Amino acid sequence: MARRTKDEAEKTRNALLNAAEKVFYKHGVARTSLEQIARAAKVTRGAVYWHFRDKIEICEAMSNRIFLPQEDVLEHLASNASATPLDDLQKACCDSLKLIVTDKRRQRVVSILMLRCEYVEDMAAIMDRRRDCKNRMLDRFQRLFTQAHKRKMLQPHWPPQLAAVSLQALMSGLINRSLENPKDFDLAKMGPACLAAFFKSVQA
Amino acid sequence: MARRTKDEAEKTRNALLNAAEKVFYKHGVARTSLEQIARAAKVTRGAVYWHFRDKIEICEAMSNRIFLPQEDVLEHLASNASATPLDDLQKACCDSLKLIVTDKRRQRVVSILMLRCEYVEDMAAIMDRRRDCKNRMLDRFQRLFTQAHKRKMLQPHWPPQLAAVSLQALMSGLINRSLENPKDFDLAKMGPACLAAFFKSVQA
DNA sequence: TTGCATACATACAATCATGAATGTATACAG
DNA sequence: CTGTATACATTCATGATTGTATGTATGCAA
Repeated sequence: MARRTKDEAEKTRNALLNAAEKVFYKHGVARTSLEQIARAAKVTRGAVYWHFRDKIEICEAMSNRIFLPQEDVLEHLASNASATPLDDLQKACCDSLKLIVTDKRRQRVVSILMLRCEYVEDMAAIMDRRRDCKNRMLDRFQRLFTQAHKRKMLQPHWPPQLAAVSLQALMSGLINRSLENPKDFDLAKMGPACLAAFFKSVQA
Repeated sequence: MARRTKDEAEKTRNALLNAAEKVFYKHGVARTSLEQIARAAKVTRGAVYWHFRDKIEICEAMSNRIFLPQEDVLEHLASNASATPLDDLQKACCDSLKLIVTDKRRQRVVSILMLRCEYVEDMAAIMDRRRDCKNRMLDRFQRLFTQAHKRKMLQPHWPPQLAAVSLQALMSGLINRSLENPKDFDLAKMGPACLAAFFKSVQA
């Protein structure tokens, strides 16, 4: 029990976050004690309190390790003003869904944030971050649909705002359903299929 | 104090459930103690334990007071095999959204179930019920879309299953967003608008 | 080599929350 | 009119969790 090098400290920090993911996933955020996290990481609560102020900070760090990449996908998508905004958007959405299917860590964390977390009081901060993330996503969507609209690529009964809101709701609903029904809902198949049908309906 | 009449007992039971709604909404399910619920209902924990075995039973009773009506809407919809299945479906979905907007109790409870509840361990039973409910809803949707499909009322790129899954995801996503962003998302307007556009896209 | 900051482990006090046990007054059946 | 089940209130024992305080060994800088 002695001071470790900075690298090792970073390793224990990561071990703690990995442990938190597992325990949060199994028992939910509210019901896991810091002791459980510490044990799962093979350290004591001392280490936990050294690296994090409290459970919320762990939760934030855990979600920060994950959510930004997803946001990055959308940034990347919005950066290049392409001639085929709808195709780009569809592809980006599909990729985003695929990431959740293939990346087990992301899947666990998203599942924690959607089904194993209570957004109340101090935890509301985490929700704020999710909300911001979603809003920025929605903005990107809307901008792209507006581009498409200007180029007469959108069906007239799909104003850009409606399309953006619907797409986001569709995505979030699909993810939600796949996390609620991991056994009998195949997001890898249904997700892209639904998106394809949606985009086919949307474009002129 | 003393034994109350059966009517009064029923009243305290309802008072407990009302109190549970409020406290769950404010503090989340996991972090509210039975004492808090009792205090909010102006009784003691004795009354709580008399009417319910534990917190989960309270939660179940609370959700049972609410969710079945919504399901009823859909049952009602499916009962009459109409000549306009898509219009019926759209109307039923709109009505369902409107109920969440107008009925504050339903809104609170749904908000608790979606954002203030951790579906883990013993609470998984509540999730099972939600899942069943959603699956039955999906079945109804799919049956109606199949009817529409047989009558050539569906666009060819919308197979009934895809349409059903998408509609359910859309609904759930819209509700979710309105509960996450109660301030700057107007479900009463956006919900019907999105549904209208969706149904216009789906039908031939 | 000393000394300090680091990276934890350990110990402690205080605070709930739970479930069960027990008390109690009264509505109602007979 | 009496006894019993009811509808709670009160009390108690126990355990769990938290934050903090303190201990401690060591990496590293000077």
